[in-house]
Amino acid sequence: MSVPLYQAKAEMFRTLGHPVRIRVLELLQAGPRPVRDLLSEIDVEPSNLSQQLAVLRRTGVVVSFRDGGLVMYALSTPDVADLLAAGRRILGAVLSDRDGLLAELKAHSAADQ
Amino acid sequence: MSVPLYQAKAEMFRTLGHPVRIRVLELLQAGPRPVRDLLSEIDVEPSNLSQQLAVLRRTGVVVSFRDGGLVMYALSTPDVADLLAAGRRILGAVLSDRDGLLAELKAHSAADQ
DNA sequence: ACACGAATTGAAGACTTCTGCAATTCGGCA
DNA sequence: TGCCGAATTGCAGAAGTCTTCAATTCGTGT
Repeated sequence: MSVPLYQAKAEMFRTLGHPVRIRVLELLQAGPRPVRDLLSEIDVEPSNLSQQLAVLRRTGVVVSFRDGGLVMYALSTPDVADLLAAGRRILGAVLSDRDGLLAELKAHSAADQ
Repeated sequence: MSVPLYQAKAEMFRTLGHPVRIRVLELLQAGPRPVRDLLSEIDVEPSNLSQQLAVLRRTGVVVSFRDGGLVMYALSTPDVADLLAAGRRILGAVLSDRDGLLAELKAHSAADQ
């Protein structure tokens, strides 16, 4: 297995390694959404959100298109949901006897899908 | 869902966002291995590998223990394998009509499990 | 053509991560 | 006890990421 392939994999995971970007992906699991909506739910500067969306676009995990006066974003593949779900499971396993984040993870896991 | 939980999720993914760390996790999927072995397979300075192992330990995705004269590392939960598999699938989907990395991904996917 | 809101881009400073070197710790064994 | 290899730690410079500001693009509607 070549070094470039490992770098591609690493880049893929690094793309998810930011709270705003995780949040965007979770919101997009429910279907395409305009930037407008993401902005109203995420509490971040518009320019910052745009930067994070650009990171997600560059790696190819989301795509964007225009619909009327709004720009829409969508997951490029539903496989992203599996990745997020696997991340949740590991977080649960890892936190299971550590700090108070676990209770919260459990309490919200259904709503956060 | 609280901000700290998003940060924990992001941290989890960021932990995987490095070629050496990805490589270590893939090697550990086959079972516990001593640092010695990892070093012989990864081509990185010993101190650098130690730093990356420390990152993985801090997040809790791997654990370490001593066995005779060697330090062993192992996955803390088999769920990590799911995460890597999901990453591979997304990479395949994302690269499917881009550059030459796709062919390589396919050619090696069985051996790289 | 013009003005407006929506979204993106560019750039700078603060901050974090990465890498390699030298020094250190730690256990096992003569 | 003293030595040896295995692994880790501390550190400093280089490289990369994050955030915010101001400026810009782009389409829509008048």
